[in-house]
This record gives sequence, C-alpha cells and structure tokens, in this order.
Amino acid sequence: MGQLSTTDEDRLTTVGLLMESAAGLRREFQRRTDAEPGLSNQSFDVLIRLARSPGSELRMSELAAQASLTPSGLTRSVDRLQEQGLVARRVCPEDRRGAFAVLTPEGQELMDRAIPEHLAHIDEMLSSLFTADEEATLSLLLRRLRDHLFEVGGDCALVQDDGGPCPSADD
Amino acid sequence: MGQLSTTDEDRLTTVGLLMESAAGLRREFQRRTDAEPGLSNQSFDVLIRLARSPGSELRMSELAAQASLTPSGLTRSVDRLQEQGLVARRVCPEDRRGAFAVLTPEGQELMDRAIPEHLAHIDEMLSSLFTADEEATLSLLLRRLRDHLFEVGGDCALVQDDGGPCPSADD
DNA sequence: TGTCGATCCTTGCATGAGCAACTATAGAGG
DNA sequence: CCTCTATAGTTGCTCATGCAAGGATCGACA
Repeated sequence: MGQLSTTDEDRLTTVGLLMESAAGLRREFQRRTDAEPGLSNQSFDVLIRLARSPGSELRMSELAAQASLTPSGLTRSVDRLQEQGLVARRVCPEDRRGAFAVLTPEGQELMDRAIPEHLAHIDEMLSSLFTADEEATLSLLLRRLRDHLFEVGGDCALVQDDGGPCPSADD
Repeated sequence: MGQLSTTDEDRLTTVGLLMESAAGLRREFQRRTDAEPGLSNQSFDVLIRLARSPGSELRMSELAAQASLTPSGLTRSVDRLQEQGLVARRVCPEDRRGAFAVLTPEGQELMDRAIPEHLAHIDEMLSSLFTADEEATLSLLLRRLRDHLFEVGGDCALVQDDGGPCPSADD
C-alpha cells in the first residue's frame, strides 16, 4: 500500500473526507430525532422535501429520487408517515398509475415547527466554520460534483438530500 | 416555506449538495461491487482501511469508528469477511478483552487487485471535474467540516469512510 | 377497438444495521 | 486480595432498505 502516488493519496483523502462529512452530518442531524420521537432522519428528509414543494406534494417517483430511495423504499417510508398521519396519498388524475404524496395539515404543522430548529442547528454548525466566501466555494464545487455524478448515473436527476431545497431553487 | 432568508436557503443547499454528492459517490462505487461479487461497499470500506493500516490490522473498535459503524455492526461485518476468508481475528495480547481484525493473505491479494481499480474509478470521476487547486480547496474545506463534526460529536475521532486513508496519512 | 411494451407503484423476501442486554477482562480503591 | 466500575466485543431482536416479481394503467400501433 505504499506505492500510491501523491495524487492518488489526495484523491482518496478528498473522497474520504466527503463521505466522513456526510456521515458526521447525518449523525449530528440524528440528535434532532431525539426532539421529535418517532421521526427518523429519512422520514424527516421526505417531509422536508414535501414541505418545500409547491402544494406540499410530489409524485412518488420524484420524491424517491430526491430522497435517494428506491421506489420500494419510498413506498414503505410513505406508508409509515401515513400511519403517523403526517402524509396522505392522492391519486394522480392525469395518470392513474401514479400517486402524489401530500403533507397533511398535521404534517405541515410539524414541519413549521421543526424546520426552523433544523435551520438553527445547521447555522450553529456551519456559521462558525466558514466565511460566506468559503461557503459559496464549497457549494459551487459540490454542485459540480453532484451534477456530474447524477448526469453520469443517468436516471436520477434532481436527487437531493436532507435539507436540500426544491429543484427550482437549487438548480 | 417562503419565509426563509437567503442565508438559510444557501445553507440548506450546501448541506443538501453534500449529502447528494455522498449518495452519488456511494452509488457510483457500487458499480465496483459488480466486479467483485459478494463484496458490498461497506465490506470494501472495511477491507481498504485494514489494507491501509500498519500490519494490515486494526482494533475492532477503531475499525468501527473508521467505517462509521457501531460495534455490533462491525462485528457482523467482520464475521462476514471472516467467512469469506478475507479477514481473521487476532486476540490482543495486552488487553484480552480486545481483538484485532487482520487481513488474510487472500484479503491482501484481493485488495492489491481491487484498490488500483478503485483509484482509477475515482480518477475517472474527479480528474475531469476539478483542477488541482480546486481539489485542494475542496479537500481543505471538507477537512475543516469533518474535524469540526467529529470533535463536537465526541467519541468518534478518526472516523473515516470509503477510500479514506489511514489517520496518520490523513490528519 | 384490441394488443403489446413501457411505466408507476406496491409486495415478498433476504440482508444489513442499530439498540439494548450480556460476557469477559482490565484497572482502581479499599 | 477482593470488589466495583468501566471498557471491548458479541448476541437477540427489530426495523428499514434493496432487489425481483407482480398488478394496474398508459400510449402506440395495427
């Protein structure tokens, strides 16, 4: 393992740092879970994406892509949220194969309460770390990487994750 | 959801991009799995960390932290790798509660073959995207974020992820 | 209109991960 | 030396996820 070039080492390091940062953020966000029992990170991600979509609703397939879940994974996730009364399904009138996931009033209310806390949490983590310029640079570089990965990957356009804004605001 | 400030939006976007990038990389790395059947991303991550450690061995707890797994998760992971003959357990002589995970010769051989492919894969993804300067900047910013997250988090020092080098080379 | 392939979502099944409880060992303090 | 607490790792259990298969609907084409 000593025969790697410096460039190789650096690339491994960069990739490693990115994965670690994502894991660290997930772990950090999980602390929010304690404040909202019964709401996993993944569920919160689904809810925040609905909340940030026009009409607080999205097609199942779109929501799956945004939440980085397979269709089946999203089906169960929405099942759970439906049981909790936070989300409802609505048949798509123009294409009766499809379905929308819609935030219920309870879901809306929950998100109105939870999102500001989430934002405060993020601010608390980032504001002391980066200047506005650095944050912009990081965002720019990451966007390039993300776009490249999902362009190569093919069928997963618009995929976003926890805390990501809706496509129109993001891209 | 329209009442968020620009700063809030930007922060959400940055965090979202980071999570999406990590998900995209995971998805991309999974294609390697096709080349090495029976070896999941998580297993590969464990193996690469062992391969990059002196003596190709690590304490279970350290390996768990590096692989972003709980102790129990790592136990099963090492169980699987042991069944595949890629890793062995070695009792720690100075502390008989503890155990080392060690790469077997078969495991070494596998990694000697797989790591160059992994590196080529990464190069292929990143080299066309970033200049050397940009890559360095990204690495710098991410390192700051990672260090902050794991310092706040407390008990998870040295945590790294797929492709990350060993601590001594990384920090 | 009827058929055929494609698409959207859901379900059966197997797997991997976390939490909590447990065992064995280490180390501190009387 | 004995006890008591802390730590390393493993195990039982539960749950979330992906894959592959299935059902319903759409759209195209004869």
